[in-house]
Amino acid sequence: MSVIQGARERARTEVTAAIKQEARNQLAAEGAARLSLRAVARELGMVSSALYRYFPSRDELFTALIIDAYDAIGAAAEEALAATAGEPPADRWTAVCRAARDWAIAHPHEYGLVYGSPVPGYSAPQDTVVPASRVGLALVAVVRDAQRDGLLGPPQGRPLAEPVRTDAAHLASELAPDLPIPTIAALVAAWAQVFGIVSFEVFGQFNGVVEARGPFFDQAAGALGAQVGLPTPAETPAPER
Amino acid sequence: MSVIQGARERARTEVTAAIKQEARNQLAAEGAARLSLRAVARELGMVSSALYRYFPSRDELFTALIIDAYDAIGAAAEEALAATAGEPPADRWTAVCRAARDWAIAHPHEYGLVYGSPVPGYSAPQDTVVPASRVGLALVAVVRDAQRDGLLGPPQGRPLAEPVRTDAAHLASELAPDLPIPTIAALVAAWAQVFGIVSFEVFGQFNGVVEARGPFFDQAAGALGAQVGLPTPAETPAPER
DNA sequence: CAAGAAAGAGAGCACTGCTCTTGCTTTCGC
DNA sequence: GCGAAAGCAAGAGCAGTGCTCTCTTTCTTG
Repeated sequence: MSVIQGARERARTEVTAAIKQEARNQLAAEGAARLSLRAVARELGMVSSALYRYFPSRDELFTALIIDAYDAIGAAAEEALAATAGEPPADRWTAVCRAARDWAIAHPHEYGLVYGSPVPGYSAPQDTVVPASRVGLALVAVVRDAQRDGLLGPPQGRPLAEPVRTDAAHLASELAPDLPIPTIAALVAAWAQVFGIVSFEVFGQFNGVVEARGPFFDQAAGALGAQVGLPTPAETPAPER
Repeated sequence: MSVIQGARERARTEVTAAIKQEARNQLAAEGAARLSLRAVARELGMVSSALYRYFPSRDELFTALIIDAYDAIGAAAEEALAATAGEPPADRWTAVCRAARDWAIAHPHEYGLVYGSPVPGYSAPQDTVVPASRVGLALVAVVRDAQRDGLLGPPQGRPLAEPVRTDAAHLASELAPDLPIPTIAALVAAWAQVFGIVSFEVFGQFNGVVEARGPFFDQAAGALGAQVGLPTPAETPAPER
């Protein structure tokens, strides 16, 4: 990837970015279903057919937006991870969860693009799997750091059923050989559960049910951290608060 | 609602049902985004404008499908609730969760309609709130029955933050005055978390991560039940009396 | 039985995603 | 430096969409 590039190539990346940005605007304003290539082109002062030089189809544009959204929410989580280095693991866990949730609240339609029902025919190609895992990996990092510092307890819950253990062992060997298998299983469950709460909040399922959504989320995220084995602040040997 | 009705009215309900059924077929085949009123009409041998006698707009058709989907998944949950009456609460909890999850796996696009990103502009009108709550109420019923039978323990987790307690108290007075406030809060969280796992499974987030999805789900659902305060089978006291 | 309501048919509008052809501009091999 | 090749934008056009309007047919009801 050369930093310097010809005028043509530079223009291309700029136009590509402009298209995506305008698409994001329309996404936020109208929702994914009403996002129109022609409207994007119109807003950019170009003709609709010209847009196909940059994205071969509407679904490809969506895919690009999906990857960007995964990267954005993943970056938010990683930022919280880095910003809390050295703090008690339970606090870090909550901070990472909270960062993902705050991003989702701020970008509901983009969030829906990635964690809602898959919109295009059935895309989600291979390009999305790495960005899609960033939030999960940030959560893993919190737990690994806790383990490294001797602050990780056993996860709550009953002993693992055999097939679950097999899956978790497979995962462990791939991304965290230093963590106990039951911890990995609990981590995956907690990962999905965090997004369950975020999705309910973003998609309106909590309307009329939960009003204090921030505190509710923090409470639930904290409980999930405890479930994974992170010591609650009270039992953390470190000072603080 | 009169049971007997004129031929015209009967035809109307039949055509309405046929339209929804064909729409569901297309939904399953092509996804919500590609569902076309004209294609539905074509398949039914009618002209597209005639369809507007039954649904004033595409979004209204969607709303009808959404309500039906909420009712279907709610009915599945309630059926599991009734079928397990008398069994240990933890088993009932898992059964209800599992029923909702199995329905979702069997009807992924309909599930996406209700628990994915809201598709139409921003509908989800008042008509949907009662059907939408059926699964949640089935979970509440499991816990209430456990409480009635003296089988409900305290929920796991830290003491409730004040705003969370306020919300939970409000909810309790509405739908389960006999349950402790912390239990209600844990219940709401567990409710959202169950759907987090279901959504991840249905929407493909577990691809390449979790393979044994049934056992994984049962394990996670069981853990959530324990979190709410349902005794795990081991600690269930023999049916007293 | 006749007046009224309800239902279907068809044409048409504005819009969509996408393709193809036509010119123009930038890049690159010689 | 120049001609060929590639990249780019524009315009017309196609098939399809949601939705409206008008007109005709069918059923319900006083």
